[in-house]
Amino acid sequence: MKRATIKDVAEAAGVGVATVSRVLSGGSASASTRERVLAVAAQLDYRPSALGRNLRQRRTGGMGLLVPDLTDTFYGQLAEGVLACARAAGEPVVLGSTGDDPEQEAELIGMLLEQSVDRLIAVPCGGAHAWRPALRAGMTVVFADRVPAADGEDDDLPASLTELMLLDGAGPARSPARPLEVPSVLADDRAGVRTAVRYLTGLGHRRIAYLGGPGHGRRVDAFRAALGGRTDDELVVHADGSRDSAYAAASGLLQSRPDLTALVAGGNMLGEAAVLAARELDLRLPGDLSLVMYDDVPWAELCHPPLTVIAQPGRDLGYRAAELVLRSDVRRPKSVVLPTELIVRGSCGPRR
Amino acid sequence: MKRATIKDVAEAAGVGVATVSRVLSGGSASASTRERVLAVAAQLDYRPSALGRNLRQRRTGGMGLLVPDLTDTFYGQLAEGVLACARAAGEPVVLGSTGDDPEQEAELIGMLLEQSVDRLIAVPCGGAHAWRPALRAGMTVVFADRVPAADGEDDDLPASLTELMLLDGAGPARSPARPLEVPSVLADDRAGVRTAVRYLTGLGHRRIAYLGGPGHGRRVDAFRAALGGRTDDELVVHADGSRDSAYAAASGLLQSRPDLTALVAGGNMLGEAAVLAARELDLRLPGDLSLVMYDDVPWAELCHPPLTVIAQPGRDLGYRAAELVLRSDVRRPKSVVLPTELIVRGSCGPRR
DNA sequence: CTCCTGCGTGGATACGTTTTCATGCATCTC
DNA sequence: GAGATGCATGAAAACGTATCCACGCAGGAG
Repeated sequence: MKRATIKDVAEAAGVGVATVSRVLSGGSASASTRERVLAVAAQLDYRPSALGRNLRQRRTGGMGLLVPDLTDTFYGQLAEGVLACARAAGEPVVLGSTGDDPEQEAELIGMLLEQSVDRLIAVPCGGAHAWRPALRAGMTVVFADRVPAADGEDDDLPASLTELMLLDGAGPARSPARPLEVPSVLADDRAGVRTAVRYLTGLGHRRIAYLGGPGHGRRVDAFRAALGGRTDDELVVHADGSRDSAYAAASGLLQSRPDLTALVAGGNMLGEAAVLAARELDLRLPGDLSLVMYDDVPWAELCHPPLTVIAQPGRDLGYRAAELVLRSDVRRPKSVVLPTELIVRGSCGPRR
Repeated sequence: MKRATIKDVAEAAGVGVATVSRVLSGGSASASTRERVLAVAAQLDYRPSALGRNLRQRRTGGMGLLVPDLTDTFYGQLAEGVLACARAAGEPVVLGSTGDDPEQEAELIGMLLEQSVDRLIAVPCGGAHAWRPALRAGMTVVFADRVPAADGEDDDLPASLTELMLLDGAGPARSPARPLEVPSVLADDRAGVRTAVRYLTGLGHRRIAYLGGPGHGRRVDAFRAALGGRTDDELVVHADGSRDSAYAAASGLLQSRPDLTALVAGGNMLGEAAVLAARELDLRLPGDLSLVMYDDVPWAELCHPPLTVIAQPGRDLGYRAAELVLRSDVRRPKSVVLPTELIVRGSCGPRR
């Protein structure tokens, strides 16, 4: 059973293909013609092939979505937000999971380019230069949750993403006085971390550590700032995005620094690792260690003790990013920052 | 900056487009020509456009993936499995989230058809007839985790999916003696719930309830069978896939049947709802109520008490489904059943 | 030497759509 | 009534690729 093509409809309705196309895309046509074409199309169960359209317009509809790990509930929420918006717009979304590995990220970007996907929502893990091919190809990219790190390490590539967009931007006469903003949808990390740290210092804690993951540059900066610069470097430690690495980092930190009394985990997988490691070392929450975790995942309440968290609106982040990438106005990319909220439960107590 | 086309490569290499196509798709070509074409292609940074190829072959590469809810960790794992396999094959996957709503499912199927996606992995929620359009269009469908319910309710539509495939199958001379098998990748529900129920009855429990979700027909059957038919109907209750509904169902069950001493939750969201509801009603685990939950999600260990679970290999389910849909042999669709494992932790105790 | 076979190659075509352009007809203006 | 204006319409081109087919050339068999 072959699908009906626009040609079939045109013949059956006794009109030209152009007319059918116009009727279906909302162009001008006489009432009688429109009616007839629509009737025939419905009767033949005609659905325009996205393939033909895409080839003609030299672009795939819909959008790409790159997340680090769907096993992480937060990214699940973010993805659901993106999907909700895409569904409302009737657009497909092609998904990739990077595993927080820049190499896989680059590979997936290449695959999306091959598919002529020209809109992309990404939680980046690679540095700014990884995004060069995408931007050069004219892809509309919106970053969610994070922004690529500026990497000027190896050569004379443009270091920051802003420079990069200036370089590749479409407008030939770009005013350098008003540099392009990188379109992104982020949670307010500065406020979130500051609130958490103030809450902990308010409880009397002085030795507070940050357990971070890939792309946590902004959060670490906020953490240091909130601590007023009185931070040991050993008090901020990084994992690479996998569960194992998170556990190793958490366990290592707690063992090497028995003097610390509070910990903020920069993600729910890191928080999970932290309570596991603490339990393994016989550290009680909140008696021996106070914990604030990023992300208000459902199980935070079920944990023992219930976890005090910094809630990020994961779903909203995704939804807004999708909105942005769809209504993308290349002229003035817009960034949005969404608020976070400290939800106090039972995992923090006064310094013992 | 325009992308190089196959024509550019052909001209630059001084050959015809057909030759370029052959070289790149592994056809026959002389060594010298192949080398030259490859060199030119690399130098021009040529990437074949999936658009052109897809239109020509009248199909989109890659596969669709339909899951109920990415916020549910189990489906996150399943999706990661699919993505892993797809990535290995270099194929894109377009994702949809149905919210366990047959209407949305139908809409998403329509969208995939429009995109000419001809391979689909789905956790179905609608009945068998919902899959008719997809199969008629020649889509290769592999069901994961569940199989559509046979719905012969309204009219003379084929009731079971097997009949349906017989009807639409490609082979005109199909032997009715050997009916088609519906390709699917499932966990061994029968063994899983039998093991759980035996474990609970072994602890002395007699009043055991099942808290189910959409598509849990097979699990409920297994539950009833394991109980030897001595089941009240009120002891199996269904939610609709949302968190709220899961909580309502759990709370309602626990309140209306104070006599029950054990509960098996058919999914991690249902389990989450169950411990929440139990806590709300001041029922202690495992003192007042024993709980076995489907899905060994990471937080099961962090819960208080740590949850005894039926572990399903979510990631493997997804990976195998993707393998199946890629190597699809329409002649003999194959189904695979993966084992489950009962992981005993602290949420079950002897009948008080 | 001739015929046949086989292989490497390039021209041409088709895939299904959108869009441009020219045409024809009807209406409006002076 | 003649020219100008507008609108509905269809033919045709283009998008980038894979594949069919025909062609030419080399080498082997007779």
